Amino acid sequence: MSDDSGTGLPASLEAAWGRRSRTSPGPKPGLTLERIVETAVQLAATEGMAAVSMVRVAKELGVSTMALYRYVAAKDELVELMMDAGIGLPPTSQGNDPTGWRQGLSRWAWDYLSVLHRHTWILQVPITGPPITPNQIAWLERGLADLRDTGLTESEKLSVIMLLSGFVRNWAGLTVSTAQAGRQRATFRYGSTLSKLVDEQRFPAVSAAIAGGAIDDDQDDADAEFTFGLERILDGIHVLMRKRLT
Amino acid sequence: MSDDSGTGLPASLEAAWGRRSRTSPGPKPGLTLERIVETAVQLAATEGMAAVSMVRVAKELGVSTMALYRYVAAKDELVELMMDAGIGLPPTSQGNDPTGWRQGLSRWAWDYLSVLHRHTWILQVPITGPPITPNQIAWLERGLADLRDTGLTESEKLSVIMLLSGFVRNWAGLTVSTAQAGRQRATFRYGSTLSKLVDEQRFPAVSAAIAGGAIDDDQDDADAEFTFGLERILDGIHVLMRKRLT
DNA sequence: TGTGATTGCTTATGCTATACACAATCATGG
DNA sequence: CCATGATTGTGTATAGCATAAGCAATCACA
Repeated sequence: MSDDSGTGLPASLEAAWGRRSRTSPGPKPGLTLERIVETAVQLAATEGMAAVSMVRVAKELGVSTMALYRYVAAKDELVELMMDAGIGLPPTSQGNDPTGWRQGLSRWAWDYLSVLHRHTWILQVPITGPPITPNQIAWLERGLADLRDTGLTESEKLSVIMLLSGFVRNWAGLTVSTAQAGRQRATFRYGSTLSKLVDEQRFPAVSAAIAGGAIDDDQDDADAEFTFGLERILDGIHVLMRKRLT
Repeated sequence: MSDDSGTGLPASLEAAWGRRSRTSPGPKPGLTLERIVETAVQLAATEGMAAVSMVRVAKELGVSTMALYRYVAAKDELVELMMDAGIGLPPTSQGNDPTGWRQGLSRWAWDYLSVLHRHTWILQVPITGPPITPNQIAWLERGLADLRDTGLTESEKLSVIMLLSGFVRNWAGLTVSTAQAGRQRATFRYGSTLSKLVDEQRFPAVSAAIAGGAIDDDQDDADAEFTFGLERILDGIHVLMRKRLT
């Protein structure tokens, strides 16, 4: 379980990249990283991230807790692998290939959002670094590919994808956590709560927003709000590309 | 410690809004919420969020652990109050009042970034809901105020601020965690690590980005990257406003 | 004056991650 | 063919965590 194949990455992560195929002495492993991760993901999906403890995952596998540490150096690594599995490979544009970067990125964003909504537990995992696992890189690949013919610099392309992915994750996190908070305490309604706290004198702009119905309790127009942010970002990118072309 | 003044919020949060001034029997409280939060923030600042446990905070205050629970119903509430204290009031534009929404929002973003860089522990706290504490609302107020004369709907203004705050937080989180990861294992360099893992065949666009120097190991141009994302967003908002005006 | 609410404390419960030592396994070097 | 040493799974142990429950001291108000 030493971590050197030149990458400086933990062994479990290198395994995820398929770079560990050693034949070694000792008993045959009864588990596989894949099976462990799969079980943990299943658990997170059904009972939430809070239920994912090493003890619990091991119990689910019918194995002692410490057995897991033969495959993973720390829980953080397992979580990282869970993330990668949860995100999965980006869907390939099926048939009707989107033409143009804008359609491509828009599709990318909606696909990503869809994944986060399907696996909301992913949003409970704090981001601890730049994308480094295979599936995350695959998503990055698809996003960068959409920008292939745009004339942006490589650095700009990367920044664009980071900007977009940050937006999607952020927005998904906010809506999901708000929805969960609402379910938890039936009485909590953001808009009406805020209106009770906010003083017209001290917070005139926020008061105006409340009065204008901007802070709504129900979330029927959630998709519309997502679209709004997405279109703003795409517009901003469009402006840059026009500047670049002239 | 019952939670009803009509808002449905925990008592400690209502206290933060200054809505609890009861005179009650029983011994005078030896602590104050403020002092507890202050101590916890100090601890987070010097030793990181991981060091903030109820046991530790109590020890720091020279008090039994359970004493804290007379002021806070759960650790989550303390954390929420810590966040509010850490974010603080937004700096008031001093003297040279920014003219125009664009300058205003740009300033807002840089100010917010500055706060997050000063209190990086804030980035370790997952967002659990929409902004509800006084200082968070104050930041929202300042942002909305900058959009006062733009002709956007209230709902759009709010979306804009959410978009912007999400971007800043996201970007700060990524850079800080990357920097910390780099400090942790001296050998870890994102760019070179990625180049070892990424296969030209399978990930051509990512390979091109690496080859193009987009994924750089050092972070000298961090500010430039932040500016890039910020300008893209502001451009996008500008486009919307032009559409709205015509 | 005394009643009941409130504070802070002690103690206890059931979790968590993970360090360590050990027995069983098995590919490989002699 | 056999011994060596690496590797696996296990049981046990430690140090930490949030927080529930009960108890003694305090003090505003009826």
